Amino acid sequence: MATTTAAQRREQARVEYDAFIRSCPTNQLLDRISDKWVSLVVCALTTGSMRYSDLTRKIAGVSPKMLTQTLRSLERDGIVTRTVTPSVPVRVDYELTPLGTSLSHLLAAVKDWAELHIEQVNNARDHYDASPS
Amino acid sequence: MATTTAAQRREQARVEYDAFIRSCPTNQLLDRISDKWVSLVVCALTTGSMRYSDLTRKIAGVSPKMLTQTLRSLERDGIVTRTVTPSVPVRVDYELTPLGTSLSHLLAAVKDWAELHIEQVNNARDHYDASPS
DNA sequence: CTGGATCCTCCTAGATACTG
DNA sequence: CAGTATCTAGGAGGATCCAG
Repeated sequence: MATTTAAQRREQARVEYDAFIRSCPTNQLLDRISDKWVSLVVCALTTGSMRYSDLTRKIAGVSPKMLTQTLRSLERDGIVTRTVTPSVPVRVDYELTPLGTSLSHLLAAVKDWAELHIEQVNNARDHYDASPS
Repeated sequence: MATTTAAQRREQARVEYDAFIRSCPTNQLLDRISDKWVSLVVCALTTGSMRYSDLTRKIAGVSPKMLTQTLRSLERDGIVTRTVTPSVPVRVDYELTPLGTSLSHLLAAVKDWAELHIEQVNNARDHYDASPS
């Protein structure tokens, strides 16, 4: 016994690291905003509250399932509020919370960086792709 | 003919929207930094250049494949430089470029926001989970 | 109108094993 | 030491149907 293989040791490290990463707020946040639809939803809501169907139209191409799923997780995290008006037919409005607004500011910062540096990245990419082998 | 189904129209919208999203710098950047390993690699390199094996150890749990893949894409984007020293055995160092350093600052901003607001998110989450259905 | 539930497919992370 | 090649399993996301 006591012969821990490399694979076993690596597995162990992986498990520990997984735990570390999950407990890391930064990675939690990164996971959240990196979601394909989250940034679009938050962006769409910065201009004010919107109905479900409005979002469907504004974020063309999203499936009902993903939109609902995204909104639910954002609601759970306190980023958006969900308001149901029991009329006929039902009307549901979504709106950013203060926390959500704060997040939108962070996203704006990300956006600024992106627009400021995207050219450099594209240049680097072209150069890399053009370089011999 | 001319009977475009809802699915077809949606598919069309999806394709157009995909093109739009891909051309959006913000989403390109978001895709990049949201990669599970990118933030960790960039973070690891902020303290200075590191060898491939150093990174393997520092970012315990990453497979050679993913590390290489991550480093290649970062190199392509001009975020890191790859320096090969043809000694025996070979030695390869990775280092952040100025652009990479700039990116690390953005990541730091994300980190700050995360640490500042993670508690609110967790509270909201607990509250949401505890609320009756 | 606003979703929930189900099925199904594709993509990719990761394990494993091999090479210069 | 620093990767590359190959394979596979799991999960994310879409289509579809159904319900309050």
